[in-house]
Amino acid sequence: MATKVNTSTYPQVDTSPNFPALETETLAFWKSQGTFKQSILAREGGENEFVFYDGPPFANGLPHYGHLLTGYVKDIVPRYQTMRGRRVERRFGWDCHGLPAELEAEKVLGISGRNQILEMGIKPFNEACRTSVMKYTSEWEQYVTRQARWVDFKNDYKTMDRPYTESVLWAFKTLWDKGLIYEGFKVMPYSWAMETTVSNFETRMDNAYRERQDPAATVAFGLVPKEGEPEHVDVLAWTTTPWTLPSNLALCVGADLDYAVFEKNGRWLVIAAALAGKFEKELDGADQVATWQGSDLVGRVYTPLFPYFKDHPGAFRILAGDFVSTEDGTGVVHLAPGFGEDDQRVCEGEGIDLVCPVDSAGLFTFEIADYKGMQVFEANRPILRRLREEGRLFREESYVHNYPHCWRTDTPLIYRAVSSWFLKVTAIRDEMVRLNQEIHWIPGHVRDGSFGKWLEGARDWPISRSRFWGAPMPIWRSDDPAYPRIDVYGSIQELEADFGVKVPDLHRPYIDELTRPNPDDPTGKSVMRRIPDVLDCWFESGSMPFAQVHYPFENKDWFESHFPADFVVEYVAQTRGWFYTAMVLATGLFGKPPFKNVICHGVVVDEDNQKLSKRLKNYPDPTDMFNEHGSDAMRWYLCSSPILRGQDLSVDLKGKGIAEVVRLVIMPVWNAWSFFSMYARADNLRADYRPNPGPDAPVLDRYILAKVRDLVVGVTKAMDSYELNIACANVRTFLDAFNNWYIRRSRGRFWSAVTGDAALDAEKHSAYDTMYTVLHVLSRTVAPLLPLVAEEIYRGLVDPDESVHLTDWPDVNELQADDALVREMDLVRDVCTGALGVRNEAGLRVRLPLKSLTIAGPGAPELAEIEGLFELVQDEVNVKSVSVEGNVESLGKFELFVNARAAGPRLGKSTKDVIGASKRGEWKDLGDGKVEVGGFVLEGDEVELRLVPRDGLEGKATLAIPSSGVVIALDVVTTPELEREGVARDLVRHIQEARKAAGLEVSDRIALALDLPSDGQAAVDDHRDYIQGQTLADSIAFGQGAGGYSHEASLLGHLISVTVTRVEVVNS
RNA sequence: GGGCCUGUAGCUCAGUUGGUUAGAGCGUCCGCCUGAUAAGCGGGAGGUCGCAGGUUCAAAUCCUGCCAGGCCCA
Repeated sequence: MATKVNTSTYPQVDTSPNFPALETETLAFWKSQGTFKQSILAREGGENEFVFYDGPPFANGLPHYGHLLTGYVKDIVPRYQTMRGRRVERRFGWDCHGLPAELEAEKVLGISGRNQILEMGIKPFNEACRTSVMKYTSEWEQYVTRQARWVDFKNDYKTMDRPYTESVLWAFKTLWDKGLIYEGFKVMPYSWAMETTVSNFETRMDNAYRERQDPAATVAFGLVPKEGEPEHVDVLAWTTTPWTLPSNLALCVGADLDYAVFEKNGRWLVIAAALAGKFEKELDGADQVATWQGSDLVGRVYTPLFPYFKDHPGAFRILAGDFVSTEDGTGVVHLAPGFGEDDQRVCEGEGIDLVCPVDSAGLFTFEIADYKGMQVFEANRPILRRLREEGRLFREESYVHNYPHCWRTDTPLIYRAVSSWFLKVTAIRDEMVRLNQEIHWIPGHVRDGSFGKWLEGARDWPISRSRFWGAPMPIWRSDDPAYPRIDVYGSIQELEADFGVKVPDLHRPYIDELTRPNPDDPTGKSVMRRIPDVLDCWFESGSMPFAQVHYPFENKDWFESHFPADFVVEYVAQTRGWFYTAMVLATGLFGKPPFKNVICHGVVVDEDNQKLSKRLKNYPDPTDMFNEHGSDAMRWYLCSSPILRGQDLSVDLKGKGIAEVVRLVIMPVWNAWSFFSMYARADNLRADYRPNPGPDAPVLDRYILAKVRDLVVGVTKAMDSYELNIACANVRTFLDAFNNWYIRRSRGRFWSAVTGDAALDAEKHSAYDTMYTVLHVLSRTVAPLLPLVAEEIYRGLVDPDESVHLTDWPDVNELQADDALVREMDLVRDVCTGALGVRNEAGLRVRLPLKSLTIAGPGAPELAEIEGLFELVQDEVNVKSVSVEGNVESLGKFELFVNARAAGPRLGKSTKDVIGASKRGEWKDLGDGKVEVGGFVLEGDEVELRLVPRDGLEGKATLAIPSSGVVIALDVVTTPELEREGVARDLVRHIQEARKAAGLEVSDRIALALDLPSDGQAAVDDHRDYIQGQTLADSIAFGQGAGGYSHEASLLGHLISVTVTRVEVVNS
């Protein structure tokens, strides 16, 4: 890598900056430089492109944490891939059509319901929709920009754009030509008040399910008796929708269920055995005469309750259905295939056509002559009265249940067969299941779990909506059934050719104005008219991969060579939404999965795991979080959490988790940079990028460079497998080694003065170069995860005009791997941790030097071979000498540890005994690596000898470090010399404190006066040079000083006073 | 009713070819260190691994059932 010429030193860095303010400065820098655009243009396209699809949000409100989280992931992966050298285009998309837009328009226009829309006219209504869907776009752009997400808003796509819709029409026509579109008559939730079917979206709206009291009737259906049966054999069926009884066409039983047959007054009554107990009163005095299996009932014929459909082909039989339960009712379900999904499915399987004698307003039609024109719920009573009179009503009660309501009109929905257009998903289901195996899902279980299962059970998809604001169904049909004809259009050109006019707008009502004479009608009277429905908006969002580029009318080659996408991310519920519809369309149109890698993240909830709610304000305002802690903190908080693996993440009301990120992640990174900058400025130097300084470099430098290489390897692996939270964890681990070991142990080299001694100065320069190199690599490695902080550091470090996001991902080959050194150094860190623990336990403060530390263990001598390690331990633990001992007998002894995993299978039941014997020390070393224990000879990896400290070592404090296989022994015997040295260090500490309290500059020279007890004075006498050198004291006097700044402290149990007086340096 | 996920320290979570003494961060308490200083280091306390069975020499881990929570489908 080319290094900039060192013409100036580094900027002054605020040690505890206002990160949000820094962030907005960086955002402004990006804007002024066009950095985002540069980052795309700097990479080659074509084969090298990394394709990312931005699932279009529906902007009917401000973005919340879920959107922000998705946005962060949508930013991190492309930034990473860009640094890896790929070209990553990012276009923002807007989902524009559908019911939420219509609702908003109604609100704005002050109207309500279908009739008022038609009264006002579709044209002004759709205009209002068009305006309303763009209402929040500028707010969205502000949020997305503030979260440092790079995405192209200028070149965005909208699902309502004409080219987008044309591609959607192409998709529809292509599926039509493949025979995958059909018109069907299916039972769906239906609002008779709004006269429309109700989509999934609407039935799931809050409060859609509400308590309702309905009459529940147990009705006796009279079977046609067989030989040996009485004249009246009645099967009892239960329903909470008596109004569907006139349309009854069959009964349904569970084939495996048991049905009890009771006799009462010569009449037989059939009911599920498990439920007979609920009819004690009605069955009083009845005797059970038989038990039938459901399968015995299947196929039997019964007399219709009502005459309206008595000649219906195939009807009035008992069928078997797997959905029949014995939870409530009678175990016999009455089937009205026009008014129930299960009913329709079962009847269809038996070749019974449905009947639907209820019109669009929920009124009975002429077919039900007796109740014609009556609203179905109103008809419940008269129907029940009639059944009672005819003796068919076995029991009548009222039933309170949760029932879906039309959220607009508050009226109960009905299930009703309506005409709708379907995409025949069942025909491509197996292919989808197969293609799904090619997709890499995060978390992995989604593939064969919720998504895979959903695909296996996929049903045909109703894609038409009798609404106003959406892509038109491109179907024109003859208005005279005598001359049937259907035309389907897949492009604007085809429309213009057939209708002879320009088609500037594909929306209603303009599209509805396209009519022409039916070419198949010789009389010339019938007209081709568009069916008035619009497409389900999910069909449109699922078309996003090709529709955003106006395929196949434009970008044909690009799309065909860049599909499927490399990566998408949305929240987990999109397995039922966009992931699914994209899958259906990709399979149906192209026989490919729509994407290769997909993250489905979880949901952000509040402290009590409740949904975030604007009304309840149970979450911190994202804008406040941006202003208080910054976007990078929020980014890290969200993306380092298990929410990326589909779990929920609860965010506390005060945003403590986000604040914590600043302290635990961002500050450490920043501290490293500000430390570097502070000393480099003091030394007035610039460092060089030296990723591989060679074997003669100081050991700490080689260690941290090898360590940062390991970091890059780890983060690369995690990012390549889309495990962002693991990448974050890698960074955390590295920061500990960097800040709390490397920098802390290297401080001396930074503050040492330039001596003129070549070796010492080289060490100092090596520290700077290493620090610079690590920060250089680190800022690039965290650039996707902390893009704003990384940018600020990189620009300060390298060049204020250069963006870290335009650099290449760190090259691991450039950095020297040194596994042995990393291992040994990590052992040394363990030793220091252990030794400090031992000191703590022994009550020996660190400032008190101790004589020696011994490290004993089989691997210990290797430590001695690496130069410089012992000095690190001496400094860190404050001991005079460090030694190693390969032979551990002096300090430790071995305990036998049975490797149960290896020996268990061979020893079987004796494993426990053998382990017990080993723990009691009942084992014998047979040599050659063989050991006898508990009557068995173990060898090889079946046993392991573990080092523990020996007891009763005079004057030593010992500790085993199992992870490293060593024992350490600290010499805890102090001497008067050591005590005096410790006191001298204590004094230095107090003097430094006094200097700081006096407000002196670190370079100011002082005169010292110390008021001390006699042993304190002895310490000063012994270590006068050391104290003066450390504290820049020109002189030390005993006693209370006159003038200057006095500072009181406690030393050796006495109150002492330290007086510092600044000494003017006379320039010679 | 069915499917998927989750249940481990006060909190957030690691911990899969089953292996002896279950880990981390945060919080808390104690101690230390400090020319990065509104930082840093060490230690202590804190756990019936949701519950109950089973398999096994051995279960947080595998199996079964149950309980609780979340999501989805009926």
